[in-house]
Amino acid sequence: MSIIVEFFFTETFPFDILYYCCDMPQITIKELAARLNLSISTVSRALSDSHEISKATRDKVRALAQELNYIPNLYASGLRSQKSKTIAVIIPEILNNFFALAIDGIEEIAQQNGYHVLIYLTHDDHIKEAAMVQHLLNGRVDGILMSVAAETKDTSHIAEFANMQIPVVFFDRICDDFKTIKFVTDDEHCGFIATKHLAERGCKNIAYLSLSKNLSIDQKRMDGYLDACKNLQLKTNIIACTQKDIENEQIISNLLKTDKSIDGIFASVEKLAISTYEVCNRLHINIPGQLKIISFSNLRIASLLKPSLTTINQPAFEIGKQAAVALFRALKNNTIFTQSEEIVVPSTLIIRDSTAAK
Amino acid sequence: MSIIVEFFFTETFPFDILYYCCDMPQITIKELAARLNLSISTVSRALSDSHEISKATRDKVRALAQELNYIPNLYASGLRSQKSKTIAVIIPEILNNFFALAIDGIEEIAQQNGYHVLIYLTHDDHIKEAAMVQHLLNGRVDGILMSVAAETKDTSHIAEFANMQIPVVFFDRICDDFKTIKFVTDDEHCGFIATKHLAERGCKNIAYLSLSKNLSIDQKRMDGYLDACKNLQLKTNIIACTQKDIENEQIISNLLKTDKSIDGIFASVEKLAISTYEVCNRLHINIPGQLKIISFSNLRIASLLKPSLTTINQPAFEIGKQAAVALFRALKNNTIFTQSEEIVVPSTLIIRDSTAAK
DNA sequence: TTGTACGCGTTATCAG
DNA sequence: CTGATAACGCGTACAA
Repeated sequence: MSIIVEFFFTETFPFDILYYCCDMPQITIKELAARLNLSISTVSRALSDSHEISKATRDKVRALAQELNYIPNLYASGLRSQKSKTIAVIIPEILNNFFALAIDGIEEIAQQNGYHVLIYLTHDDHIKEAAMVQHLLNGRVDGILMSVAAETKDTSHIAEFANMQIPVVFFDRICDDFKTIKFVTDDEHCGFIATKHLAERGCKNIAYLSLSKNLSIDQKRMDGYLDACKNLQLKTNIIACTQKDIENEQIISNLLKTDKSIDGIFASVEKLAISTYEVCNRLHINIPGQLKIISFSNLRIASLLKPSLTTINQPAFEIGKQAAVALFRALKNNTIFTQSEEIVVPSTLIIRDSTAAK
Repeated sequence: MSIIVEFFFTETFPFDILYYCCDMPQITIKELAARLNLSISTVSRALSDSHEISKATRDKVRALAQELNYIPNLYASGLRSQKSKTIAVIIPEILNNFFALAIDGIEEIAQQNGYHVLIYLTHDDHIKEAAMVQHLLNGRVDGILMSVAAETKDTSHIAEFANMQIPVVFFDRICDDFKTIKFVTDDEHCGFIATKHLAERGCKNIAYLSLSKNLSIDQKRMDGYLDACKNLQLKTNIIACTQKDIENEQIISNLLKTDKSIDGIFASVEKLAISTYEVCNRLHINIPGQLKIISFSNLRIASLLKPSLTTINQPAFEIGKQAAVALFRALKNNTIFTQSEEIVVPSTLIIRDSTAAK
């Protein structure tokens, strides 16, 4: 179906290709210098706003650059200055409102700073993550924003960034071993609040759906859950889920079929709440009548679900934005972070029908 | 709150910073050559699998490269070979399941090909889009995947890519003027089907919620709608919406309050369906009793809404993937696309409760 | 099969 | 204030 014209291997060149072939020469600093009868270095300095250039030549150069649509070659300047005007964002997945929102925030700040954004999706695979990190160790990027993969336990690959003087900022799924600035929400506190909320609405047997024991956020949310259960003298029930929706539905289905006394579900991440909804639909379990559900989530349409879902709403856009701001501050000062520091941006409990009292 | 250690401005250097300062030298081809008593070019050739190198030295070089964790400097090779191993994805927004899915597909293919992915979000702003495109005209990327902004009417900025010999693939929101390969779904046909479905479920007065007249997909979906209305002898009612949710809710609210005879809504994009749900909740309009709704959408949880939403489900992941595959084929062959070609990946109608017959 | 030498477009260090 | 010149790391025509 698709038509690809192969320049080098076809015999006949269509007419319009000939047009494209005589493409305009890239406008370089050299070209500008030639046209203005100036030296290359003068032009370079004029464009980089050097103080040691007369206003007259400066304006002349900039005018021509503008006119000819000069764009500096990032590879040349990157090679020379060891700066790439590019940052990398490494995240587990993009089909997740939290990360989509975070990227939105990050991209906005990057644009303001004239930076480019590279995206890498680990799909929670430690091997992939390590490989991606490897490829960024060579001056490819000036800085990194990262949310570690659920699988990642050994974080030695990340430590290399410090050696390479590349600043790293973690957000959401952080890595305790690596000393840097980290942006998170108040996971433990919210874990506590969520559990307490379920209890207040009458739940006696609350199950916590966990995504991965390696995950910083999961651990903290779980700690909050455990703490609340202890306080309220409720029994605890931690269910280990996986990365696969189908498996999770099986796990949740088994759980609810086996233990009929479970009257509350605390989903550590959005997709587990959704799987729970699916299972309840299938098993004809009434929410919130028989089972109440609460979840960490950034679902825009939580209020439109049947029933509307009570959520702990994370400030994802804000976290992305702030993490990016911190990174650019470091880049501007030519520094890396050498101290662990957690910035906590609080989440909000939004009570809806999935936890309504009977 | 945040602690940034500034290398150049602080008086005291913590001990661990000193450690970081004496950072290891970047491992370059030169370094490998020195250690192996070989010339730089030999090493270069060995690493690029040249035929004119003995297996012995080839293996020796690769072994050391592996051991020292050599990673080629992309800026140097990019400068030299005018190839960047990087593609750009330009899309209107990321808070949209269609684009998130598409990126997922694109990233997968890019990874398989050893390419990096730059993300640019236009937020449907023509000025921003043109600026981004400008910055990509200088060999920054080897190829481009693009979904044009709703605002974009004048597409001259895009034409420059052809001059620069950079292959471009459009997906979803395409640009008719520019000759290249384009991946879309069967928008017009689905527009027809969706309208017909509403009519079959008893709707007599169907309003079409349009996002932008400039948008290729919107035009086609609308054409399908108009065609179906004509066929079925229904009156037409096209409502121009905007990029802002709040404004859209106002528009829809006014519409439903003013014209009580409207019994069907065809939302051209997901977010307009969601706004309609919000408005119906507020105005206590029963779906599907008083109003039936259908929408183009990639919402994973359409089935969990109250009521579940009838959708035209686009193969977003597949479109992203195929578009990327086509781009890499062009890159591999060192070609650009010079013919317009539309590849249609069909969507699926999924009937749910929001269009149930009374 | 291997080595030498040059250049990609910039920036930075010298002189003038 | 401006100009020549050397690097940055790599690829490749040419020579050996």
